[in-house]
Amino acid sequence: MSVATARRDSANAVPRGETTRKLILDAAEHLFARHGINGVSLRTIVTRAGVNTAAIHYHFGSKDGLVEAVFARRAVPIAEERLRLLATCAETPSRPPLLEQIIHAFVMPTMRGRNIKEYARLRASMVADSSPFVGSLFGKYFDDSTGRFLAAIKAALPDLPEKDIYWRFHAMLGAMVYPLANPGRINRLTAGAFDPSDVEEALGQLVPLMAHMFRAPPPATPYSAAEKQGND
Amino acid sequence: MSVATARRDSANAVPRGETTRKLILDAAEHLFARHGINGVSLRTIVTRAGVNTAAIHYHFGSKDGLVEAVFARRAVPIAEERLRLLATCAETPSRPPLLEQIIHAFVMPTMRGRNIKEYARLRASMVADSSPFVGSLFGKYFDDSTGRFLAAIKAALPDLPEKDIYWRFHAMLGAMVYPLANPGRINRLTAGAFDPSDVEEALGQLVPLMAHMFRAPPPATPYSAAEKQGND
DNA sequence: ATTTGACTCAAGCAAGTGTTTGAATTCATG
DNA sequence: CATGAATTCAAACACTTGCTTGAGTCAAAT
Repeated sequence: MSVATARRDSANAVPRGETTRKLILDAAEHLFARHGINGVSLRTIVTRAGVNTAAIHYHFGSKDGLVEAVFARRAVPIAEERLRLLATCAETPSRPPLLEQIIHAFVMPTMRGRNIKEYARLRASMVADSSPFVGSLFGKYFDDSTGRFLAAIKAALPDLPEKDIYWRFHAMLGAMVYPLANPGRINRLTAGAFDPSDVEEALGQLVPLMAHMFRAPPPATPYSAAEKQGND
Repeated sequence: MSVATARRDSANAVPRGETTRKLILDAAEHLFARHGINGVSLRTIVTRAGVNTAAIHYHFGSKDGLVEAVFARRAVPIAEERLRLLATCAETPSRPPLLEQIIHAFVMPTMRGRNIKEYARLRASMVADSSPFVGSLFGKYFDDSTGRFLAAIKAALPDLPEKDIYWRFHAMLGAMVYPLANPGRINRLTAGAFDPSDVEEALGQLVPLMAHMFRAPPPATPYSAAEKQGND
C-alpha cells in the first residue's frame, strides 16, 4: 500500500478526496465509452461510482471538466510513451528507422494498459463528436506527438508525396480505432471467428498491415484503371 | 415539377406531409451528423426544419423512429448499389474478379451522392454508439450486403486465412469512415495540405490503398521481428 | 356545401438535465 | 478538546428532454 504516490511530506500521502476522484473517473470512463459523452448523465455516473451528485462539481468543476479529466488521464501517458518509443527508434542502427518501428511506437501505447479497451471506445466516440470542446481535447493532448510521428513517417518514406502520407496516416488512425470501437457488432458478421478486443492480436495484425499499407505505390494510375474495368 | 415521384393514380402524387417529412429528415441528418444522436434535441431539429414539434411524432412516431428513417434513407440505396456493382464485378472476364473492383463496389456508393459527407459523419458517430437500437440499424440495413462482400473478398484471396481477412476488412471500414468523420480537426495537423472531404480524391486514394493492404502477407513473422527491434 | 381524413399547431406534461447551496461530516493539526 | 479546512451530503434550482393532447386547418371526395 505504501507505493510511490507520495505527493506531500506526510506519511499517508493521498488526500481524502482522491479515492472519490478515482471512483468518479473510472465510472465516467466506463460509461462514456459505451454510451458517448452526451449519452451519460451525471446522475448515472454518481450512481455507478457510489458518490454524491455534488462530488463531480466539487472535484471537476463541471461535466466538461470531468470529460477532460477522463480523457487526459489516459492521453498524457499515451503521448509520453509514444514519444519515448519514437526516441528509441531514432537510436536504432537503421537510419531512417524502420517503418514498422515507428508504427509500433505509435500504436502500442494505445493498446497496452489496464482496461485500455474502454479508452479505445471512448476515443472512437469522441472522434465523431465535433463540439469545439471535445475537438480541442485531441489537439491539446495529441497533436504535438502526432505531428512528430508524421514527420518520422515522412522521413522513412521520402519518395511518397506528402498528400498521400496524410491519407494513409488517417486511414491508419481509422484502422486503429474501428475494430475496437464496437466489439459487439463485429462478431455478428464474423460468427465469432475473431476477437477484435484481443489487443495483442490487434497489435500483431495492425502494425505489419499498416506498414505494408504505407509502402503502397502512389495511387494515381492503378485506380483509374480499376475504375474503368469495374464500372459501367 | 412533374417528375417521376408518382405514387398514386392522382396527378399530383406527393401527399401534403411529404414535404414536411423531407424537411425534418434533412435537418435531422445535418444535426445528427455534427453532434451525434444524443447531442441533438427534437426542438433543435424542428427549429432548423421550420416545422412544429409534434410533426416529428406524427410522421416518425418517436425519436428512434426518426433516427431509423434518417439512417435508412441513405442506407437502402447504398446497400442496393453495392450489390448491383458487385454483380457487375462477377460478370467481368477475370474470375475471381479483381480485388480493386470489389473494393470499389463497396466503397463508391458511400462516397458519391448529394450531401453524402454528412451521412459519412453520421455513420462514424453511430459506429461508436452501442445502444441496442442504433446497433441494430447497422445489422438491419448493412449486414446482408456486407456479408456478400466478405465472401467475395475471400474468393479473391483464397490463400489468406479467414481471421486475417476479418482484421483487414475492419481496418478498411475504419479507413473509409475516419478521414470523413471530422474534417475540421484533420486540417490542423496537415496545414490544409489535403482535403479529406474531396470524395473523388478519397476514392482515388482509398480503393488502391485498401486493395494493396488486403494483399499484404499474413502477419505472424514480420511483426515479431519488428517488435524485437523496436522495443527495449 | 359538407364530410372526411390527413396534417399542423400552441400548449403542456412528467421526467431528466447540469448545477448550486448550505448545512453536516471528517480529520489532521492547534 | 477545539479549530478550521477539506470533503460529503440531501435538497433544491432553473432549464431541457421526449412525448402527448385536443383543438384547429387544409385539400380532396362525396
